[in-house]
Formats: sequence, structure tokens, C-alpha cells
Amino acid sequence: MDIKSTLLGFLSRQSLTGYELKKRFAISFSFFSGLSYGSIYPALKKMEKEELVTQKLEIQDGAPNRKVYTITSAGRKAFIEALKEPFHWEMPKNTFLTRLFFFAHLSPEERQAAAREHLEALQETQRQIKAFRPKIEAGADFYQLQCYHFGLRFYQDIIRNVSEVIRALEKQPDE
Amino acid sequence: MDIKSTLLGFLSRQSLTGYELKKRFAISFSFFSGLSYGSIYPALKKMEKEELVTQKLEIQDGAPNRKVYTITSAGRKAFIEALKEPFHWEMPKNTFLTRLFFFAHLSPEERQAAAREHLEALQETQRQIKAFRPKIEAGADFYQLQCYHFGLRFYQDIIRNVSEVIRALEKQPDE
DNA sequence: CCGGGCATGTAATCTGTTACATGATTGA
DNA sequence: TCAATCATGTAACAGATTACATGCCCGG
Repeated sequence: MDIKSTLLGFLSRQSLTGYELKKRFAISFSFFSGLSYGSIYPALKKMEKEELVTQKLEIQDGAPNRKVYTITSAGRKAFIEALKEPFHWEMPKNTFLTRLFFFAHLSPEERQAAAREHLEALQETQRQIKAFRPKIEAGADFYQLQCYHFGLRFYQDIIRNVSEVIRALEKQPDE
Repeated sequence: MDIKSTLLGFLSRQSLTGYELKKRFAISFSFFSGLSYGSIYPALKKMEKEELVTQKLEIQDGAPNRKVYTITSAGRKAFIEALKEPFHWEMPKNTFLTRLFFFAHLSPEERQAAAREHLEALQETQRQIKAFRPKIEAGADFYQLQCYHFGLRFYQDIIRNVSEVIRALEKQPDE
């Protein structure tokens, strides 16, 4: 699923502006990916041209004008199609793994430091995910909750995995 | 760690051609990422200009000429620096998660099918990783083996995680 | 008075893939 | 004879990020 389909997904619940879409995205997928305005606004423009969404300018006073996007029936159809498409598994590019691969070039202390640093970064992310819980539980349906729990378990697993590497590094009889 | 550093990593063991570098990469990181000639050759050219590597043309008969790249001391230094750099944790972009998030738009059967399809793709990848074992054990040092085991556990964990989602979908009292 | 939230957008840049172009050798 | 392996490279495209540009309102 590309950006477009994801935006359509959010729009199929309610009409939103580009600004609001970014927020939804941040809340729902914060721990997996982000989305910048630089990709949202052009995508919306394109989708308007393709008649997957319609746009309505709302003039506000005391606040900047907003462009509210509404999904069309063609948009709904495209979204459902995208959901059903067979998907290709994308390999995550794991920067830790690349480093670990070349750990022989570091001293035992540097190895320990690098691995621990990584572990702490993961734990910090995990804390953030947990802090997000109330926000997510507020508006999520059954599947969106599954999504959240999937994310939690995912980080739990990687943390365990990295911990195991650290343990192995400790046991390793230095060089 | 970017491509350049990774290439330097391989070159710090022995001099290699672009063609060989791709192979190394494929064996070592096949299950995490690939690298195409379209990025390797330009990267090598750039690194030559930056004097991180030197190049030597080897004329062969009966086979195409090859350009063997050798790391320089500046290259070694740059590589070690890159290894030590503090790293930012990159979120994996999980396409399954994005779909799961919008599963309410599919029928119970379609949900089951999508989830199982994903599970099977993961299991297939896992099989491939396991099949790679002898090739990796042949030339890997302690850390590179750790890397391999990390990969195995990683897939094992995701498979368990997705299985749990499937179980939850089954228990879910349809709509 | 300053930072943050609201709100939209563009341009430059980066990083990488895919497809194309070339061409000899070897083994089934 | 057909596919695979060896071997290098470019050009077009894709997908996204970052930084920039603009500007008002509100709360501390």
C-alpha cells in the first residue's frame, strides 16, 4: 500500500485536510513510519486530478483557510482494490544488523557500547508506543487495536533479540 | 550505515570488483536488503574520486575486463568512523500493518486470506534464510554468525506475531 | 515578545530501483 | 541452441525528505 491508498483509507471514514491527515498518520503509525507535508499535499493534488477525491475550500477567519478533501466513489473503489492486492514482503533495512556484521573492526568496549545504544533506542521507542495507548484506544476499531498490539509485540521481540546479541557479545572470550 | 560504508566494510577484508561486491551483499544480507548495480557502480566511482578506494583494471582474455577496487587508508578510517557513529533507529515500513489497520473494509474471508498470504510469504522467506546457512557459515566470523542468527530470530518472531493476529481474527465474532 | 499551533505549498535534494545497452564464454 | 555467468555501466524514473516561504492567532 502506497501513500495514496493510505490517505484514501483515512478519508473513507471522514473528510479531512492535508494537515489533519498528517496528524492521523502520526497517531496511528507513529512507531512505524512518518509522512511529511512534502508528500501529502502533492499526493492529494494528484488524487484530485484522478478524481479519487474532491476538494472544498473552507474560508475561516482568524485562522488560515483549509482545503477539505472528500473521497469519491471511484476513490473508495480504488482503496478497496489496493487493500486486496497481493502484497510483496518488504525487507526491513536494519542498520543495526549492518553494523553487527562488521563488529570485528571495533574493540570489545565499542561493540558493547554500540549494541547497548541500539537497545536503549529501541526501549525508548517502546516507551513512546506505550504512552500512545490512550490516544489510540480512543478512536480505534478492533483491527486498529490489533495493529497497535502487533507494534508492541514487534518491539518487544526486537528488544529480546538485541539483548540476546549483547549476551553473546559478553560471553565471547574477547577476540 | 549507508551503501558506501557497507562497501568499504567488504573491501576492508579484500579487494573486490563491483560485480563481486554485489554477490557478497546478496549472500550476507539477502534477507534484509539487496543492492543493484545501479547503486554499486556509481558509489564506487564516487568513492574513487574521494580517494577512499583505488581502482585497477584487470584485463582478462576469454572474460570481460574487471575493475578491482582496493580500500585506501583514508577509506579504512572513514569506515571505522561510520561504524562508530551514533545511529538513528529507522522504523521498518510494514505494509502488512497498514493493511491490517484498514481491515474493517474487508470481509472476514478476505481478511483471513490477506493475513494468511502474508504469513506464507514470511515462512517462505524464512525457508530461504535457513537454506542459506551453509553458505554463510563458510565465510562468516563470530559477529557475522550473530547477524545470521539475529535474522533467523527476527523472522521467527514476526511469524509468531502475525500468527497471533490470525488467531485474533478467528476469535473475532464476525463484524 | 516568543514559541507553538494552525494551514498550505514548492524546490532542491537524496537514495535507490528498473530497464536498457553490450558482449564473450561455458555447460546442458 | 539456450540459459547462465561473467562484467560494466547509464538514463529514466520513483518515492520520499528537508528546507524554505508565508502568515495569523493565542497563551504564557
